[in-house]
Amino acid sequence: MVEMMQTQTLETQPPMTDSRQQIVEAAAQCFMLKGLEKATIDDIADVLGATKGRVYHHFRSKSSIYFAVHRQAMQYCFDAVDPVLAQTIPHDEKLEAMAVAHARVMMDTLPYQRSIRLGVEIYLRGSTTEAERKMLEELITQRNNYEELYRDVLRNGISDGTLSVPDVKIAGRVIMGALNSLVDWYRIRPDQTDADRKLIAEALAQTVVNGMRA
Amino acid sequence: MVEMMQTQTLETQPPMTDSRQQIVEAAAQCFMLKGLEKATIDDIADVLGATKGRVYHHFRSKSSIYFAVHRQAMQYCFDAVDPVLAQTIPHDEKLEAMAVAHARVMMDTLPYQRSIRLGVEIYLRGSTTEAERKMLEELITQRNNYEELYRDVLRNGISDGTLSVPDVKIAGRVIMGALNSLVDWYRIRPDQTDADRKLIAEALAQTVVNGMRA
DNA sequence: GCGACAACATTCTCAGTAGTATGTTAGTGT
DNA sequence: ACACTAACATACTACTGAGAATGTTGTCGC
Repeated sequence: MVEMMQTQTLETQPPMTDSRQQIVEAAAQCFMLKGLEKATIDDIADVLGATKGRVYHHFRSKSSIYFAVHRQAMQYCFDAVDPVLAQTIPHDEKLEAMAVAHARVMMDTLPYQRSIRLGVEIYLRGSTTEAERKMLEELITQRNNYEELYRDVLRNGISDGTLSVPDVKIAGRVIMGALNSLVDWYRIRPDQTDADRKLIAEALAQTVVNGMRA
Repeated sequence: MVEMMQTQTLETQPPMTDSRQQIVEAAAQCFMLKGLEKATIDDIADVLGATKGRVYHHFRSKSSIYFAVHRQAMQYCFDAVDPVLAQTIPHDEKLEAMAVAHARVMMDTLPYQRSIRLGVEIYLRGSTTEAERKMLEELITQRNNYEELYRDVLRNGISDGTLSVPDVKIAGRVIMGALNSLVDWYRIRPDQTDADRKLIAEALAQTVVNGMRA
């Protein structure tokens, strides 16, 4: 039994001022539109109607901006599922509710979520400095913690007979894989209402979780 | 009812000689290891114990190499599911068998499959030449054809009552998302036998398809 | 009203990389 | 033996982008 993972707000290194937040937001936009490598610092500055100087004043390097984006993306995920975790409902229902919440946050914070998909491996190889390695390791740990939340619910559900899967680890992968694939195929359309997103999220969650019910 | 999609071998543009094939193989390796952008032509040449000249003799540009890798990756997928499609078995079993085959090919041709995930969007933006646009469009069409194979089986299964999902399109996304996520988390280990891969493929396929059975 | 510092803008350097131009060599048909 | 070409290697160019160095402006304590 894993002890209650209280999702503390990620608060290492520099404080998130409004200026920094703006840059992170612009960066997420750029990363999504042009890709991690092709998006330049100048691009990010352009979005803000500023120049390189402003960006480099707040961030040491391009990679540190990416890490900030990644961190924010993870935070959004944690914040979305936290209220669901607090509920006391059957584990199969909880799993589905978590899946819905995750799917929703994928759509609602698309630029961030797309950015993190682009860059994880890129920085896994070319992490030069020690600081970068540290950052990456922390983010990977956070991601693992997040996925562990789902595996926990799975194990609990199996224990009390509401859930059933061939392999918990693989079931976790299936959930994450299916839900995260949203960032690949979901496109924001102007004529799309909040209700539309809800439908997508629920259909996705149902399709995934149905197969895991006992 | 979609007419029988006879997966013709992709045979536009230049013939796949042995020399070209070697370069494509080396490129897939490099793309997986260093990422699409960071992998240089020199890197690819190094793997072959050669120089840029050899590569540029056979391929006009870096992007054309990527397209060749992508094309090959798709071909592997088609070749893997084709025999399953030919079988006459219940549609739920067929869907699971297809999923197993797809999962297997993901593991068996990992460098290729990772490469294609990396680059689709990258070349969606920066496609300068008309030839590139054409290539991309063809590959995207092929990918859609491939996914349509799964949706077809889903629809057939729903018709005869062996399968049931809230939404065929989304169910297709779930299948692809869950199976393709293999390229993110599957790592080749030396002590891993063919049987191990089989187990992974079957567990994955079961977990995904179980939820779609009527 | 002045020094000090934060928040930028501007300009420059330097490394890396796609693609090109120009050899070089081994084969092949005649 | 000769012309021609495929299959490379080598040397070079042109460009791009990250990050640093330096300059400018506001603002706040005192």
